[in-house]
Amino acid sequence: MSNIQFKKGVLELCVLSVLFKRDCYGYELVNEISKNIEISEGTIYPLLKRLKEDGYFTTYLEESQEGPPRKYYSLTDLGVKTKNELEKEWVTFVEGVNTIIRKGNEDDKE
Amino acid sequence: MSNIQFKKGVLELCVLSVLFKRDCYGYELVNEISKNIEISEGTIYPLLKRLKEDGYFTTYLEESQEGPPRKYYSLTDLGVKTKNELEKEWVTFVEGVNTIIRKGNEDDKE
DNA sequence: CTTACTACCTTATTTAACAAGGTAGTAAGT
DNA sequence: ACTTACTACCTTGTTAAATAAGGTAGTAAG
Repeated sequence: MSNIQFKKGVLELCVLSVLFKRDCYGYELVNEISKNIEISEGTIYPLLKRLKEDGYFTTYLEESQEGPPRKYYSLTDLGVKTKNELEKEWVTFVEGVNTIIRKGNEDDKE
Repeated sequence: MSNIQFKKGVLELCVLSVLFKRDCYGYELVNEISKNIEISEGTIYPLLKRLKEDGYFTTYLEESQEGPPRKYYSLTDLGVKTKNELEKEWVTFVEGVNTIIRKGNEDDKE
């Protein structure tokens, strides 16, 4: 039950993790996350919309001297809680996959 | 480019990894992989079909005393090569995600 | 007044994973 | 002989994440 979506839902955790450190605007999130894994704007904006609808963060606008106003995202308590849960599930999932990869299952009895 | 499919394509790596250790039949693969991550038959059989079409393994039938004949899957050279590549990409991907989670990106001057 | 960059967003497509079904073999109970 | 249970195979239709490819609009420099 836990991680049906997990194999594809890792970006959700990434977004929540970056926002846990500091508020960011969408375009900034794309650039931050892109440093470590590949994503595109077309992926992030729909995701942000979805996560906001789910109540994981609030938003506010701020002027910019370099372009149009920026829409900042700020985690709610629910967002923080969800981030922590997802993080645990991620660790469990990675361990599961790594176990399969490493030992290819040599019958741990049970 | 490398791992567009990766977030969802981890099962492919899992199947190849188990088969790297020994030949298995489909139902057996479901049970083996299920020990560590959640999957269902409805996921595995179409995946096996796809991977066979891609030339990652050959198949052969064997009688069973406990039920209908078993269809065993056996990795080809291409399958082994692909398994190794996917494994490397998986490690890179996990490191990328973990970096995002842990430091939330505190400007490593790239 | 065009190019380049920042920054927002949407629509349509692809496809992995899944639920829910079906078929058929063996084996044991009634 | 008939049903149940388990093994073992498979397919169809649905869901939803990620993506590509577009569009809008602000700033700023040539």
